[in-house]
Amino acid sequence: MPPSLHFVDPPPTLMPAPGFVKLQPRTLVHQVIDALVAGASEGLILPGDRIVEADLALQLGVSRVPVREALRVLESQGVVVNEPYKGIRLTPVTPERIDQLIEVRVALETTAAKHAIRRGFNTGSHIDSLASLVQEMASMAARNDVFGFATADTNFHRALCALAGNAVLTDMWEMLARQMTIIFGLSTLGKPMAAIVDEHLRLIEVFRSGDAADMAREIEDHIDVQIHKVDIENIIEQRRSQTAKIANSR
Amino acid sequence: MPPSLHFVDPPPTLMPAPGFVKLQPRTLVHQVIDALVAGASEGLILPGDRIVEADLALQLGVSRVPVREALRVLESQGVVVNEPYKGIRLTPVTPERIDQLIEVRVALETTAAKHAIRRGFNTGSHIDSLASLVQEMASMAARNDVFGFATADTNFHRALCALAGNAVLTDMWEMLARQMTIIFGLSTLGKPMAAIVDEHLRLIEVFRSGDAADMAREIEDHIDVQIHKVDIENIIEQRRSQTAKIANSR
DNA sequence: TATTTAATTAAAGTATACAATTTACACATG
DNA sequence: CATGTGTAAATTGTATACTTTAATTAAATA
Repeated sequence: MPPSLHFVDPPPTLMPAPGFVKLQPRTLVHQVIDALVAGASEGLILPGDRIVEADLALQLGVSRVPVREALRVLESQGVVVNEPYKGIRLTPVTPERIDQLIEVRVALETTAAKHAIRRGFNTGSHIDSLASLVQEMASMAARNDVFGFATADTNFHRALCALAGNAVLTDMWEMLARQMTIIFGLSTLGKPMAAIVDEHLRLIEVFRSGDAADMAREIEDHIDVQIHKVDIENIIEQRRSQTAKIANSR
Repeated sequence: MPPSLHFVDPPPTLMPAPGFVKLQPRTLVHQVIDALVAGASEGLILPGDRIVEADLALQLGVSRVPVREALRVLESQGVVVNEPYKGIRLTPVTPERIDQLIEVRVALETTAAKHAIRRGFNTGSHIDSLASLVQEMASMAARNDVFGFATADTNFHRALCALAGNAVLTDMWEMLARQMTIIFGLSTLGKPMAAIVDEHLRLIEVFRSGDAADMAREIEDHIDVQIHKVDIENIIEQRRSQTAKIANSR
């Protein structure tokens, strides 16, 4: 069957919660959001591609309303761009934009680390949980699971941010993470996974040492290196010609 | 007449554009957003207050759809909080949250300033335009216009951010600014306006000098001082009892 | 009386229907 | 042939109607 957009976790049909988790009603809007970023990171929709509400609604089997609301949310988060009455398209990804994303993300993570250190959260169990996340990365690397690796990497940095205990910061970080997930999904990694694992281990060490300035430098180098060198536009162009079959081009 | 929510700029009726400005269709969603944050910063809606879609739609004279979409955007920006099927309320403002907002905003502005300096934008006309914005603040202070002063202050910092030329950063800054506008609108200033003007002048000087580290310190002190001391919860409580007439309480 | 269960109400979530705007293309006009 | 103008199609923006969920109140049972 041809690849198409789909709901990621639970299909539209309800299902009883197993066990005793949070159990917060997941509205269609959220599901649409997830489906869209998932589809985007799978390259099903490419940066710059037009997104037609009605089509998307049809593909997902819902009405236009939740789709619209999802798109509005994604717009305010920078994932898509909208011109009134003209249409919505996946935000074009340029090297400049990647630089900008990285710059802000570094700023946020640095601030987070600094604050975490100030709270004394760079010790004991906190370090351990970070280390275990790196372990997860390593095991993904071992089985050569690129997607799993990327996910683990994201989880590591998310955990680092969480240590700051700043909800505003983490929310903003999530926005950036979403956009970078899309980019990561398209690009191949610029470095071998083993090297990235090592970098993370070093990152933890510096974090434990508690020198905020060092930490800032380390984060900057670390994130910077990962995708900076990738010629994203080339990749997108390739992908576009590959999947030119369905091609809802511009 | 009793105060109520209203569209800020043009009423729902269209009107021909004077001159030859942008002429970008302002959809109802944006108008609703503006009306809401305006109303919130005027204290018409207080942090923690419930917001009922239908009521709001009625007050603004539009249908529920644009209101919903506006609320979704504001939710994703942290201005309101939503629990599915339960309702939306203006995000409660606690001292902790203010601290968090400040922390992130400082991080962003510091990064912006650093980058602006790296671009060599801390000279000549750029400095001049910043200075003129401080001038604007001074004139507002002279006529004791608190709201105008706050607006001018926001414009100054917005301009500073813009010098970095990082769209991602400015977008995020705008989110924070919106939330802080609401808080500023409720609280009285912690310092006399003249003193704040002086601080901005000093800020410009440090910026011109081009020392990024100094700049970071300066920004931190500057923003920190402004509202840190204000007992926001007290103020909200006062306001609430004042306007307990209409009181759509929790 | 206290507690549980059913029924009512209010409000959010969703779907459908209609209006406004843009774009593309054909056609006329110089 | 170039240029402008008008009409039709597609798509977004908005309004109305319906469904589902949550909360409140009333009734019933112990």
